[in-house]
Amino acid sequence: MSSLTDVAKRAHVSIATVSRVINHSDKVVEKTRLAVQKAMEELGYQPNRVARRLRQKGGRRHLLGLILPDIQNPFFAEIARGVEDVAYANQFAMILCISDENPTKEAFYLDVMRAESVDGVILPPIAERDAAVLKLAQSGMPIVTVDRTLHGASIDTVEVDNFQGAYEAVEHLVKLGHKRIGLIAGRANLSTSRDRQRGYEEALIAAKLPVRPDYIRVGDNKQASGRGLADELLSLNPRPTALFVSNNLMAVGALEAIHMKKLKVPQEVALIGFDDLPWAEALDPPLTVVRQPAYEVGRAAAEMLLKRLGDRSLPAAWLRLRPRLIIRNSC
Amino acid sequence: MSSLTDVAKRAHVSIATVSRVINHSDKVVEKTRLAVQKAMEELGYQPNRVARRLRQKGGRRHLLGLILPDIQNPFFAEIARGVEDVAYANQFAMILCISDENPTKEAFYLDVMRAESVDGVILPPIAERDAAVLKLAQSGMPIVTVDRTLHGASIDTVEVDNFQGAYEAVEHLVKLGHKRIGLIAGRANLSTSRDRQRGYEEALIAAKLPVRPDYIRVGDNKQASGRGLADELLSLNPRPTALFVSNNLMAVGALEAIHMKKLKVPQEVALIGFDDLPWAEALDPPLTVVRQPAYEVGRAAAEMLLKRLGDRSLPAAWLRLRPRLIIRNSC
DNA sequence: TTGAAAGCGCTAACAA
DNA sequence: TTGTTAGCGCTTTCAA
Repeated sequence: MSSLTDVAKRAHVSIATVSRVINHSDKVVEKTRLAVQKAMEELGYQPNRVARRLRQKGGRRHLLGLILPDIQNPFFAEIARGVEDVAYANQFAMILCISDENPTKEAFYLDVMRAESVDGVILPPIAERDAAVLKLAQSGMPIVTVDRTLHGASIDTVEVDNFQGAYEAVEHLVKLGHKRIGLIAGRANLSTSRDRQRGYEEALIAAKLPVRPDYIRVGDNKQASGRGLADELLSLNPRPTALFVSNNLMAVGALEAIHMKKLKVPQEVALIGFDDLPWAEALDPPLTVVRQPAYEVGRAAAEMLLKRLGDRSLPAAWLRLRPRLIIRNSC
Repeated sequence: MSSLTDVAKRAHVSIATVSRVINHSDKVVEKTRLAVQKAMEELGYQPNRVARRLRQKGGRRHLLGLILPDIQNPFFAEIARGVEDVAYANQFAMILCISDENPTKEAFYLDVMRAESVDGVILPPIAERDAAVLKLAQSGMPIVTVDRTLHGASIDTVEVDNFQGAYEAVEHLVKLGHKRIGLIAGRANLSTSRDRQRGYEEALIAAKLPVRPDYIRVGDNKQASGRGLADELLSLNPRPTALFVSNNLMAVGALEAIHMKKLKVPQEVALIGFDDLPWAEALDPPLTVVRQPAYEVGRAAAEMLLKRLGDRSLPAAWLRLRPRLIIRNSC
């Protein structure tokens, strides 16, 4: 494990020169550069990223943080994929942490990001007013929020038009003739949950259908809660003839509940989920969903962060991507 | 953003003393310790992990690397979850990288691990003889391989009994009366693929059934290849009455191919996949699988790594977990 | 029990 | 164009 000094000795130059070669400074004459590169190769030299980060400031440490609430949710996994592709293409390494929708864990990992002096962090905040994220942002750390938006600061954001997506889904259900449409809403305090619920309600109102509070249940975005709440909704009398479920995992849970009750989809209950799944096609029946461009969200966020690293004075950017209704057989 | 020096000044002690307090040295008298802690709190001091890592050696840097081939595969996501839980419980941060089954990418991330001086790395090697991993291990970096095993060195390993799992699956198919059983095998050069294929073949031989090469196709562990190869197998004449698929994503692909051909499961084609899926129950039909204890694999690997950091002289450990056949409705 | 000081591997300001 | 040197924030001897 050789260091700058070793390379410098072997090439008979100073460590500063070696450093210049590494950093592609143009102030090194061809001949010396070649000699240094030869020495580096012979020693199998790799710069120590830790030492580098300790010294370097702002945007050149080639390390980026990503904090995700749930890596087992395919939606977030796809975002990670998008971020990673851009990071790799730019020789950035990525620290990925899992906050588990837990404020304590999120705060811990935010501290890690700071303490690791990453160049910037990408995350869906776990609440609309997330004090820990706000604090880190105010300390000057470049942050890009994805999927969910943050109140109380102007921060780079990539989001999806959740209102529009939900509106179109429910509108589709209405066109199919459904009059009693239930909602399994997402976790409270999330911009996405709120926007999707608003889309649901506005679509009902536009169709002159009543918004019935007993047809609305609030879940926690996990599969089990989708199962439990769908079961509750379908036990109502009269029961909804269609369900709009605010997230992918809960939609799968709802499907399970429907099967348990031996109801036919879509004849007895129609179902639309938010977020696509790679195996939506193989479900029973193939699930109609509002597809979010998750990979693009990740990509765009990483690109936005890289751009900010290049120029801190840029005004906060805000990108809103369009979701798309994919009609399969569940409605 | 305060440093040791700031704390030292405020507490009227030397930086060495502050360092001792941080590291829970017992050589600090109660009174000074309290004063230092008060100063740290007032300044909101957080030690800089980068500076710390630069100075500290061996196993105390509280950073661990995880390199996964595909984060969108629920099996690997579950492993990540297991690793993360142990890491968090021990105040370790985790760098998660995605190698995409690509040797160049894997080599890049292995270099990052070294350059970031992580304490150790956990990964499923992307080939049985993975020179890049071997090299890093020989340089003294603690490594735990998970899922897939590595040839050419004695390294801590957590794996699953793939032979046994496959054997039981095919045995089950045989008991059901199937005589023509097809195999969609996993990517070549993987210990898992080989062991599962061996389990398949031995189970056939034990049942005095022929091992027909035309009933065996080798995939790449992705959904699309499962779809394509299932289609090929089911176009054979006579076609297999059952399919054993060597990984979860390919099993979903196979299911799609079966649906496309409008074949009834399990009446016309029975299906067993390797690796469970959180939504296996909601598939059409609910999928029979060999379930691997992925979370436990991750947990055990992280614990093994932590143990090794505590004592480098330990002999290489080898843990083999048992998979379990979960019978649902696809056979 | 505490402090002074060296140094981890690197970058960057300044000098030559 | 190259070299000298200070110092990033911390841990760790060694001395007091």
